[in-house]
Amino acid sequence: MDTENKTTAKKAVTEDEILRASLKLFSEKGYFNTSLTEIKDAVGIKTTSGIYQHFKNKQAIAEALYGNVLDSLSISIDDIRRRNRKSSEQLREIVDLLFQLTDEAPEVIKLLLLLNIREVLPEETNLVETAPFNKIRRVIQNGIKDGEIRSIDPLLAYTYFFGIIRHTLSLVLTGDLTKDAESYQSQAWLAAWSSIAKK
Amino acid sequence: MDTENKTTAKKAVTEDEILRASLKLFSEKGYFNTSLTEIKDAVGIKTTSGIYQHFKNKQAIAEALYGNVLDSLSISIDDIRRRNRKSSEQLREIVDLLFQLTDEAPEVIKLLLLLNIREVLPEETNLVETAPFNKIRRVIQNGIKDGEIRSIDPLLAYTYFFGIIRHTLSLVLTGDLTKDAESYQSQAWLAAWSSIAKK
DNA sequence: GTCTATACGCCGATAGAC
DNA sequence: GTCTATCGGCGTATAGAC
Repeated sequence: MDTENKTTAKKAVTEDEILRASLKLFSEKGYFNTSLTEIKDAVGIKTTSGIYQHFKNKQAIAEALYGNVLDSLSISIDDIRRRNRKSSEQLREIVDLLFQLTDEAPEVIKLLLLLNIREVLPEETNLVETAPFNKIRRVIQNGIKDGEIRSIDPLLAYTYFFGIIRHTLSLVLTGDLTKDAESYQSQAWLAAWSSIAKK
Repeated sequence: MDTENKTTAKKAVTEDEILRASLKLFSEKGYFNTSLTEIKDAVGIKTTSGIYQHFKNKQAIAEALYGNVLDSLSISIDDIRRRNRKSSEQLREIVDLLFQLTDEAPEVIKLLLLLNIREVLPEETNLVETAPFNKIRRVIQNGIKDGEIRSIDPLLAYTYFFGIIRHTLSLVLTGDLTKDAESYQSQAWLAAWSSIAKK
């Protein structure tokens, strides 16, 4: 409405443009192979100094991107858990989501799976302590309690299940698997679920 | 014996020292977070220019390291295939080797699993085209022919089997799984093998 | 209150002195 | 064959233009 709101809105847009351009560049060439000069050119700012208006430094851009991915994943998982009762259905929909994103927004999944986050953000907490992971762990724990998943350490069930899913998506993203993610989805789901399901 | 041999020997030793120090630093802090200055200090050379006597540039160090790992892996797999007939035994020994290396030489496995090779060496061929991978694919193909492994695309069998193995080792190396690799080996083997074995 | 101009220190890399 | 000097480019920081 007033000047302050307009300014805030403008700033948010530029911030978003920087994030968009960075996500694209980071997922294409990697964090360390992307310079602030390239980001600035992609956004259409004159000098790299303009970026510091919106982000403390280059790391802060990666932090924001990674945080956004984890957040939106966390929200999607909440939604999935709300709409489905059985653990098998919940895991199945989480897999659906990851395969769909791999085809429709590969940059996001590249950031999540291929970027070695510890190298970029040495301070970042372990994956096991993030919100989306804890939610998945709860899904698995419920599956064990309900007798759908065999009685093993939930962390190991997570390791096996998402080992198969992750590896499939990684090989799609690197081009080692040549078709689109969707082509491999049903088989990968079956293999992953079988590795933890009560037979 | 003569001066030339002495010089060659001396040079080879220094090359090895550079590789050793680089492997340690790369696996601890990552390739891009390691400067030639740190490598030079670790080796005990006076200036970074000395490194260029042995390697064309920083990338060449990573290439040599990566190539060495793939080569020694390839040789080990040859040996394993010679000593075992059944695919299940061969895969079982390959898994043994990887878990053992994770505990005894984690830097090597970190380089293999955690380093995003495409970011460091954009020219590097896909994993699927490397020698050790092709040998593993042959092991799997034989397992299908012999009826030990169910009839699926060998590349998918590889994806599922090593998805579980890789994820287990990755989580050990990042500290998400807190015990040593050996503790998880027999369970991980069973889960991985079950995902591709003929039931 | 945004963007610009400019400078600093570190990096990887090169050329040449001895 | 090793070290000195030096290069351009990077991420970063700040002071000032509008």
